[in-house]
Amino acid sequence: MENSGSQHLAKPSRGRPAATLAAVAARVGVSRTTVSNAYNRPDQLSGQLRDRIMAAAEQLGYAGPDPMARSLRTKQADAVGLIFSERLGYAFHDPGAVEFLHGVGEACTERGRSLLLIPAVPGAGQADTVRRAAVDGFVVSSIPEGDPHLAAVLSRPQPAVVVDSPRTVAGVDFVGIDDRAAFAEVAGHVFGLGHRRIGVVTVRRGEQVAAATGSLPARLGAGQLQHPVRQLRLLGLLDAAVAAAAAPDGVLVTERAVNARREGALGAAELLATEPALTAIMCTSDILALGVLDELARRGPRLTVTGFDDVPAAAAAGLTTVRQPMEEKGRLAIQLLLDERPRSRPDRTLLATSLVIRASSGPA
Amino acid sequence: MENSGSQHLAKPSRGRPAATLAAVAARVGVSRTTVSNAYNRPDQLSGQLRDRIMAAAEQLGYAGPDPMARSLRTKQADAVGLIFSERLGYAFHDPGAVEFLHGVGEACTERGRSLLLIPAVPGAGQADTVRRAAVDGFVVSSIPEGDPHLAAVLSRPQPAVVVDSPRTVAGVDFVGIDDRAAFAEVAGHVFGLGHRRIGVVTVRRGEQVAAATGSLPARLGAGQLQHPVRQLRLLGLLDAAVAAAAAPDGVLVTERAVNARREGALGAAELLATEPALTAIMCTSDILALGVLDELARRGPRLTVTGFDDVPAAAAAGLTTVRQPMEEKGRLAIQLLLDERPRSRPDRTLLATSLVIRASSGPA
DNA sequence: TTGAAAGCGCTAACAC
DNA sequence: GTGTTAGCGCTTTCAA
Repeated sequence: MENSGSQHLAKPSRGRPAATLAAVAARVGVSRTTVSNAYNRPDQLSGQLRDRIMAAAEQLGYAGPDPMARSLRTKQADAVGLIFSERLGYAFHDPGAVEFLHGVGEACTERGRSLLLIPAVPGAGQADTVRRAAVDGFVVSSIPEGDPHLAAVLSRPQPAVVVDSPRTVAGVDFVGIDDRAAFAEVAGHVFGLGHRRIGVVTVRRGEQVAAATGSLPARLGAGQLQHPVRQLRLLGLLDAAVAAAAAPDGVLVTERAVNARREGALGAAELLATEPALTAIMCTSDILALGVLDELARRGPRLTVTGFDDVPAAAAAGLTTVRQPMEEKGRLAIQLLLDERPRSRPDRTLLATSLVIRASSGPA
Repeated sequence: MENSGSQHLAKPSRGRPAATLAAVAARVGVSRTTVSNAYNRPDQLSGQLRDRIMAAAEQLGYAGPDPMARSLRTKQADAVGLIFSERLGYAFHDPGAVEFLHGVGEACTERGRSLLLIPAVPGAGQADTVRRAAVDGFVVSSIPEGDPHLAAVLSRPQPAVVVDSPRTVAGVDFVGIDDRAAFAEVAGHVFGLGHRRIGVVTVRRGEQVAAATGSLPARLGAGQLQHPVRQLRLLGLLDAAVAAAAAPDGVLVTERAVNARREGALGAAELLATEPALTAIMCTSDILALGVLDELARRGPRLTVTGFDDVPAAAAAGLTTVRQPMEEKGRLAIQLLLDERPRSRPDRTLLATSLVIRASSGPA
């Protein structure tokens, strides 16, 4: 392990021990301090001396102060850790997540920080990756309540910001949306159009349980603790049903294990198999909704379909949905994490959402 | 700077100096080695002692060995650096890049490494981020020839892998495709359909020059050194023209500064303004091609359009394109970087591409 | 401007 | 199974 990579002949510098700051100092005939200053406080030495030092560094193949040693000394890693509940690669396939990453990435770039993507694989439970991350702080995004990775983050002395989920973590900043109100808003729209036999496709990730289908009241109970976001949206739906004086039993909910287009199609099939008289299908993400549209296009009937997020593809598909500022969420998370300002208690920000009505929703 | 973040009351542990391994050892009454072993070689102590140590750690709020100190000692960062030519956020908006990241991410996850995204902002020239990155190796993807970030990577003792561009870096592994042959293949298809008045929309990023339009021979000269990929594709086009006994002067090339859908539309407009008799437009990316289709749909004429990459949206749009295994590229880059195996010289892999013919191309 | 001294927190040999 | 010793490479007072 120790000389991992030593068989790479790729790097010429492999083999010869990497030059150190001390070596450069010796070569130039100055102290280590001076060389350190040449890199970190160029104004502390004469330009001429600096040039000599840099020349020597170049000759010796010295690439500048070792980042690890430097970090150990300064207690600064110049990087931010971002923790996802899913495998690293998954994050890149979810358009909503991509938007969020975009915001995080830009905000980091602006502050000269790098972004460390930390794979938080559900099964393995290796909070090790968190323990070993050399970062100045963590952004924890959309992980289930009680996830061990969060515990690992909290045990570390660096600050953290939670996004979307879990909803409440003592003493930690939070950024999210009002999921309950937002979903109630689309649902109100759907009820307002006269729909009463409504299907819902939602996601319940990270659990090995099979997909489950049932009435809204029945499904509201399940997964309550682990998935506050899903729960809140279903509650919003319930709110809207109550407001519309509609029977919650008329709402059929199916849960999918993965947020994927294909799963949306399967969900639609499942719902229609259970209750062929549905006139509307609401989804907790645009991706699912697009899948529902796929399935409906295949079958023929033209039901009302709604999504959530307003990803770019939603506009193209004419999907009625809820827009949430994913990119802004990312920016804000980094801002909260890195920009210090005096304050006495953790920040809790709910960003505004808005209902976007398009062609996919219409009268019952 | 030093106590950056100390105003966060977010973390209870802030303020009280973070516990160290030594403190835990003192508490339990064992040596530091033993505590270190408890974390890194659990089989080296009795389970009972380990439990006592962990309990003490918990009490003291010790989150495990400090990653920076650990890395300094072990020379392992447990992370891989990924360098992009564009701003961090940009990477997430390019579907091809997303596929690539997906592959890189998965491969890292499998090996228990984190992924450090390193923003290589063109203008600022701050190779500093590279110098300060605590990683075990670098993947350098699609950056211009002569980019200072690459020089920074090469000066560091860690191994590196280059993807796509620059084409040749002495002593460093390379992963890419045969851009010339691949583009010659689509071009051959287009010429084969009888097209002779052909437009090309390509990208020349990172330069502050205005968009330029001109005949293929004229444009072939420009940006030659900095953008080998673009150059190779244009050469492939030339190859195909020669093979089809078509006059290269009939090919009109326009360059855009950004790889974006809107730029494709603008490119199409520019081409048609210059040469209204075009019957086909070839693009160096699907994104550009989709923009071209947008513009064409707006105007009415139905030209042959081709893309490059075969991103998911290409299939939906019926776009004829060249499929390249972006995800595989990412996986392979990590494999080359991390999986040691004996070999005497740098690896150079060109992955296979394939022409995907869809509805967007047809007879002239 | 420059240098000397001190130590960041940890792990790897090697002894016991 | 556990401890002792010796740094990893750097930055930072503080004094010259």
